[in-house]
Amino acid sequence: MIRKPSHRRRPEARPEEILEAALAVFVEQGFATARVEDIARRAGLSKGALYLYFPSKEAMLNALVEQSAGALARSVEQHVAHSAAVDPEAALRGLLRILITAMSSPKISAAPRLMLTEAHRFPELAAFYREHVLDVMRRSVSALLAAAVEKGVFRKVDTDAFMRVMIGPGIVHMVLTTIFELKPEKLTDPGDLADAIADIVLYGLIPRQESLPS
Amino acid sequence: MIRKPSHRRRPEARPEEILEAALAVFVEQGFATARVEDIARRAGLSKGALYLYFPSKEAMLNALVEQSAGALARSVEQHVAHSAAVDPEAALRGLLRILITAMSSPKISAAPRLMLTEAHRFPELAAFYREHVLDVMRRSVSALLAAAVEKGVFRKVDTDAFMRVMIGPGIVHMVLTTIFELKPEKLTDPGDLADAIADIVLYGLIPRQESLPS
Amino acid sequence: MIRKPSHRRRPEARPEEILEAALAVFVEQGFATARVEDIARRAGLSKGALYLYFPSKEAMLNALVEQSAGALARSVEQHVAHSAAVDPEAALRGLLRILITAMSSPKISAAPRLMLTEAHRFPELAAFYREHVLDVMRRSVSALLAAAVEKGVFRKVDTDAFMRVMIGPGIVHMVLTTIFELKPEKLTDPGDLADAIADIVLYGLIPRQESLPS
Amino acid sequence: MIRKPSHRRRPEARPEEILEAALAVFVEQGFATARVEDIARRAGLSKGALYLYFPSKEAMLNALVEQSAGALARSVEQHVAHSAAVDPEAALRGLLRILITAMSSPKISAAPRLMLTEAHRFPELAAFYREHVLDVMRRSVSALLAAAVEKGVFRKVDTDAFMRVMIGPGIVHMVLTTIFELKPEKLTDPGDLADAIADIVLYGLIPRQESLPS
DNA sequence: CATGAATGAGAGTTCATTCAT
DNA sequence: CATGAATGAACTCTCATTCAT
Repeated sequence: MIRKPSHRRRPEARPEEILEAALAVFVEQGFATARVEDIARRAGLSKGALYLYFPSKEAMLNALVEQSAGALARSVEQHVAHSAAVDPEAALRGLLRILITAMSSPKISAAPRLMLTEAHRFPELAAFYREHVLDVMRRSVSALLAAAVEKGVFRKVDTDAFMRVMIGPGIVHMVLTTIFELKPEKLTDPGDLADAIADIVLYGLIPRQESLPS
Repeated sequence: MIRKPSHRRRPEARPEEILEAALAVFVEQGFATARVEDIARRAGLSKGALYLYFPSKEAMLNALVEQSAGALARSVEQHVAHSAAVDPEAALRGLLRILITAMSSPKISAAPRLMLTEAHRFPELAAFYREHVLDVMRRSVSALLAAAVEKGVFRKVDTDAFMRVMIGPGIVHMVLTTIFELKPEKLTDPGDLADAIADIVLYGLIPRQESLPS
Repeated sequence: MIRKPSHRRRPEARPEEILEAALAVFVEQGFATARVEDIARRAGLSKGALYLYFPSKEAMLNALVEQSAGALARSVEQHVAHSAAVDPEAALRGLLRILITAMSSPKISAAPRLMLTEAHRFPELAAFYREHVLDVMRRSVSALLAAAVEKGVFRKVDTDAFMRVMIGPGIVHMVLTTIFELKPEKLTDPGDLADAIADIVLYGLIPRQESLPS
Repeated sequence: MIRKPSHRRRPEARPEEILEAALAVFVEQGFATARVEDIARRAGLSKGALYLYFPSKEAMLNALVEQSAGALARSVEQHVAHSAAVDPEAALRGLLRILITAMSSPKISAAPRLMLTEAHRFPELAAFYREHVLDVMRRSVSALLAAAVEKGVFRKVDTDAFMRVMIGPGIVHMVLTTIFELKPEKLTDPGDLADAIADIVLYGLIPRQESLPS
């Protein structure tokens, strides 16, 4: 019946701050294990204050994903749209650079990582992510391939296989470096690593009988 | 939803039954969300009985990973050991088939999936997995590459990039199909998909000028 | 469900408005369940503003009861004082009319209803109510009976039994109609119902061997 | 992660014990204010153990009312069924004795008291109570009146008024004694009080001209 | 005077773990 | 070995109350 609170000022952009804190805590501990109080503390607020902005812990997760989803996908989409028709090879290199670089940044990869671990338990959220991120990605990658094939610059390969080859290295890179802390030996620069991957994908492992002119 | 298996098969193999049940429940619900009672029910035992075999929920997770980890890695290791020196190209194709096929099977991919979602919260377990699975895998993949390069069959590419290209498609395939239910359009057979991926990796996207296999 | 009365009538009569709102909310939800915010909204004020007028939620309850208590009791008191000596039978009829009518009005019966549900948890408030309402009522009813007996108009019956017979029907009427929504079948007019009750109380159920003159 | 419980035996009739405790606590504190832990302590159990028997606090309230409701109503029903046709006057006296006596017993009146305070917030529970208690009561009282009128022993009075006169004194008696601790002055024995009330109701306040029982 | 963001003490509920049987 | 009733710590969410503005 007796309370002795001590109050604080009130910045404007509280929701963003909270989501930022929530993302960090969710990624670190997993949604189920994360305590609302941890998020609050990290956001510099009291537990109860969070509920002025979000009706539940799950709502934070939803808002979080809805907010951060798409940023990466959109950048991929734009990149492909701008470069695929011009120079497919450069487009592919650029795409791999974008992906590997993003996956190398703990901050940017946080949301995808979260989806990786939580999607299964939140089917609606997974559906949202699939629609706004994966499908966008898939379309862009397909478009890149189609454009390149059209121009005769790439061989006509299977789209699903192609997507797995394009997306896979980034995911694995993230898993290895972020979760298992298995860093690359030489190519610690994401750009270099992306280039090395692009080199494999573009030219294959089998040596070419280079232009034997004479 | 309710199981009452009053039949008790193999009373000696209890631990395995329990771990099997635990794996299923953990993968389905995540470690934090999974209830010990669910595992017990699924194993046809009472809650308390589990504690006769494992001292804690976390111990089940450990036992689980320690048990299932390595099976896939060992099979990869053997495959590479047997075939890399003989025919690197076939070895690579086989490796991709093994991985994609494994990732296509919910049962086999269960343990890796579990690590994907839980590794971050259990550093010791992650270390174990890294040592017994990832490192084994990495060594095998490196060995394959080295052998092939040695023979002049593959170009000399960066090992880390190569590993990401080899492992990545399988992981992505698992994520897309299991978590997001995004199935491939045409190549629904894991073997075919693996071949299509191998084709890209081996020969690259850039068409070769010479008469070469598709 | 949402009120935004930016019009501020009678800024001086705030306390009354608040108490009115509080009474409504308390009666509807019960004291414990009622939220201060609901009262504020209903009073067209912010939550914090209430605390400019009342130091606590409980203080509102106290003020409320102290304010509304006695109105009914005083009217009963006056009625009896004016009519008991003149015409006890009419006085009793009038008393029942007052009570049944009051209990039929949700607004007037609100305070008594509130006491009915909350008295037990607020002993001091209950004491206040007993003193200012119940005792007044009891004295009036006793006085009516005494006057009537004195005049030889009523039989000399037990005071406590008499009070229970006089007050009881009103309470039951309120409980049945307000809480359980069990309305009377025929006598839906409070006055008529009061008369029917008075008829029973005055003349009893056993038929009289009517005026056997000659 | 660490627990050090200390366990107990397990009597058979736990649910009943819990409901008994819950009734006591609910009546004392009101449903909203009552703490589950208080119920648990009173039942000699831990908080969590209650949830082995009831899925929620509200479920306890429901079970409680469904269990205790009807006992009194059924006894009233039986009494009337057995005696109304034989001797309506005695039946009415008996009915009042049953009601006043029940209302005088804190244990028996607990459930009705609870409904009095909580019915408004739990409409479904109120409906259940109305159907299983109030309607039964109403039918019995009506039947008594009808039988007596039929035999020419009672005057034909309004049913609703009659019910309010019959039930009212008991309720008021309970409210006055239990909640406000206003005890009767002389007739402290419930039976005597009931008789005095019956006397008023049967013979009325207006003296009879003939030689009649006091 | 008034606002409403903020606090923080709980309350209901869950569940890993234990132990009497 | 097995059971499942019981424990109690921990968690999410609520809300009376306060105070900077």
